[in-house]
Amino acid sequence: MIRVRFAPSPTGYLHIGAARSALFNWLFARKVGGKFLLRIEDTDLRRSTDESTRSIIEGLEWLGLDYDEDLVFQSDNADKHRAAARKLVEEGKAYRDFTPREQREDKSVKQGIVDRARAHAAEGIDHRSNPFRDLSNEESERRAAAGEPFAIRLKVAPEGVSHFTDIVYGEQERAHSEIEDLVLLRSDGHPLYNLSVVLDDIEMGITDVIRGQDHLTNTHKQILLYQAFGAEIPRFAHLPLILAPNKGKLSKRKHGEVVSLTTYRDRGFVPAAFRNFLALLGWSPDTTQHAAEITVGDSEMQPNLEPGDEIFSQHRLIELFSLDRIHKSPAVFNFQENDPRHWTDDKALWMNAEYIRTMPLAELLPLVKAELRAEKLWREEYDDDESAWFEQAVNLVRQRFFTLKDFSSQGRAYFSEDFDFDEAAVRKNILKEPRLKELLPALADRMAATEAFSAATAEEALRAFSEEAEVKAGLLINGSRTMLTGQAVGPSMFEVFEILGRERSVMRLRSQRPWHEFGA
RNA sequence: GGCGCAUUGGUGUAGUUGGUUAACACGCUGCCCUCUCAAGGCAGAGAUCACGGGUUCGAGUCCCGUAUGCGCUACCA
Repeated sequence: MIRVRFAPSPTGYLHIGAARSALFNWLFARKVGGKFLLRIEDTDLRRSTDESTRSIIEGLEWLGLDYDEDLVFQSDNADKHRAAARKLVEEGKAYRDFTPREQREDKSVKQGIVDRARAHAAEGIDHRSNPFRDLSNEESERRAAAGEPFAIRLKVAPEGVSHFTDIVYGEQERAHSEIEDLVLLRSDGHPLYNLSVVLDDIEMGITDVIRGQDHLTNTHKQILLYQAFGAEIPRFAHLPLILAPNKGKLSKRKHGEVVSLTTYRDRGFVPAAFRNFLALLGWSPDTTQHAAEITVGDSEMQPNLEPGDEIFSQHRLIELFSLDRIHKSPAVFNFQENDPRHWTDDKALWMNAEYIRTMPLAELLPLVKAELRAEKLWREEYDDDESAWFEQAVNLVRQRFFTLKDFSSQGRAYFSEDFDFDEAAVRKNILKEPRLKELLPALADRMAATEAFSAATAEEALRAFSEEAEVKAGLLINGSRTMLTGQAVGPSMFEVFEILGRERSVMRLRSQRPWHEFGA
């Protein structure tokens, strides 16, 4: 049984890179019929927050990544981690290091590392030079019993090579001489990352560790720990990082909300669309694969991929997913800061629009409902007497929307009388032609007088009126669009008449608001 | 400083065991459609496959080197 896990540390919002790791773990588990587990790595208590934990859980839920079994909090296992470290000391696989803890210096961590490495190289100090490494057992016990503080370090063999095969990056080798005697337990008794992950992964029975490439070199240390504990070593698959447009690290401090998963929820992304986009960042399906080779459980076989196919349903994504199609090179998340039109990756925006206009209406309606609710535009009738109308309206306007937010902003006039006029639209479609001040109310009279009221009769009435009044139909059409929707752009105008109905159409055509609000 | 990983148009990617004009998606430009804007259709610009050497009849594909970027090198995760 395959068991994988997503193990974020709750030190902020859910980063999209982390979300992608979760997605890949989840896709893999669902593909092979394994378990997908969630563990919160909250050992750094100073930085961990409940709020962050909540945002992680909410984020996964939003993306539709359901986890099996109970949520694990790493901090709950701290005692076990301490005991395991002590056991390694007893077995002679780790040792107590009585070196006083270094004080943090002013310079950056990175700089400190470099400086120390240089100094050590100059003085001929290597990773095995710790004076406490070979302290006698009695001496070590005695000093510990006397209350002298100590950290516990793994005793890494001086000779030898650590080796593993990464599913993504292939053969990995690292000489032991390159690996320091890593600290397992701080002198204050706090278990450190490498110890905790390994122990928790063993306890949770993780068979495949799928995580960010930043852990690729750490893996060697972790393998040493698996060996020290006599545990079976899982398979590893490291994921390429997601970079900022300048190919640097994608971070909150530098890039703000674009990197937070919740931003996409809050700005009107369809979960399936964002999931689809994320899946294609660092992975691509095998386009040469034959349908017969793609089977999941008893699901039906799907036809081969067409070139250009990039829109995949959840089911399809699971079908197509495989770890060996994950890329090695990092992907750039392409967005332009300070440009509202390109606030996030263009392709993500495109994909969201694609989903909004093509996804099954039944799946879109609840999302629109949630958006309208949040903006106080929802009416219970939409679920009831007016459900047919609501479906039609959504279906009409969704064709040119990019996010769910558009339903409550650009699309506001379809659901409420309380909508704003876009100033540019008013100037272009209404104020530019003074005669419209009389023409539009006159058109309203015509609309009020048709026998039935539909797109067809509205068109007939409008075109007849335009001939009589000797103005271009386009003038009336565009003017009507802005009168009825407040916008300069939108669906075919006659469809809009029909959707809004006679009463509202006539009323809005007679409105004097544009002249009052923007007239000279 | 050491070690590791990566490098195909602006971005995401395809490119079977090396073999004719490097493919697709997003974005961009133009045209068509048209009541606007999208969508859609058509056409197009944009890559000497990081660079330099090899191996070969032939290399994006194999080998070596260089550069650049990133990661790890913490009593961070």
